[in-house]
Amino acid sequence: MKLTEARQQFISSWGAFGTHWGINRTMAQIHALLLVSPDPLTQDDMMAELNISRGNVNMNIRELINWGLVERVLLPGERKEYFTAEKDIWKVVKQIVKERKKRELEPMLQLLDKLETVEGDKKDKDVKAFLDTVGGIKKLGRQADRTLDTMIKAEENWFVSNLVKLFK
Amino acid sequence: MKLTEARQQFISSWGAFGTHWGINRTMAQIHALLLVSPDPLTQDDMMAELNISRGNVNMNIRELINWGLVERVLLPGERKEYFTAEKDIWKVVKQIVKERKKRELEPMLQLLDKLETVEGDKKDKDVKAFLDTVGGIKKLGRQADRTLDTMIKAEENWFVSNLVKLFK
DNA sequence: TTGAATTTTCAAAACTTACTGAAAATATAG
DNA sequence: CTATATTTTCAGTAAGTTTTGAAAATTCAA
Repeated sequence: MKLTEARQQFISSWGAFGTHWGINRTMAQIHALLLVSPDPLTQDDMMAELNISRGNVNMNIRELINWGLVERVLLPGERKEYFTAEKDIWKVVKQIVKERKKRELEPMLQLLDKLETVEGDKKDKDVKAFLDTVGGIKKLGRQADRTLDTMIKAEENWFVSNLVKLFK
Repeated sequence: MKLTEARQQFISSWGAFGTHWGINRTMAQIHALLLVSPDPLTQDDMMAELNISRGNVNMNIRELINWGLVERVLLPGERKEYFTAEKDIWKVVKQIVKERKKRELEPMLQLLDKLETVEGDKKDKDVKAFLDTVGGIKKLGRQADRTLDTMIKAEENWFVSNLVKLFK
């Protein structure tokens, strides 16, 4: 397989993969393109490579920057802006975990705390089922929250070597 | 807060939460409803509680069954079918992990293996960047695959007590 | 069998999300 | 400044996804 074809397949699969994780296809493709590009790219480069409009590139790049996955790079003597992605996959994963934890897990735990204060007789089976479900999710959610905090601070080597042993 | 309101909030947030994870809103809501329902429900119950059509309930229930999260229950002497969800959250999480691993992670690893066979001079910086990215993702992906296998086999207590200690 | 109850299917409609492209805003070089 | 290059915005449109609802299929009691 030629590089051009392999790159295309990678970009397109990464896009499809993203859609299973609540990430829009184009944003994932731009990220993939930057991951396999040794040098920073301009918006025009991305428009050309992915066949998408300027507005589309612009909005998705901004979103990738918000996620902390892409950076603006200013090349000396160049008028245009360039963009580059973090290449260390372990750092990328940690960054995504950090953001999703903040955006999704933490608000969910807050909601569950509130829902646990529901009024009603704990002998009533509907109340009981509700509290059991909410309580169960909360317990696992808190555990995940703490575990992810530790992971975010960890080094890849630590993860790969220690965790593997534990899980054996 | 009254139970009715708390249940509604739970169901609606669970639906919103699902959409961030590539799961359709209604499917997540049906799942949430079944989680907080002590007894099995019929399709008509769900239509009434969630204000959705029969076809919609039917298709999403089938999908939840495919995911292994919901079961058909036949009550003796009843013509209608009833449905119930697994209530143990740890089991639910393991089941979801198992399915997503099979549906997403494994095919992705296969693709990466194929992409690594790309032709070309490894001194070429484009080839190198491509191989580095693909190799890096593969390494972490394989690690995740093994770790998740172990998790799927684990008991919740094991997870909660042992893993916490490790991560301290 | 028959027919009433129930479930399943799927084309069309409704809804949601993503994308385009041109205009407005901003930045920079001369 | 002024002119030009570049980036940003966003209303309108396109594309994609979900939902409806009624017809077809299935199930089952009598």
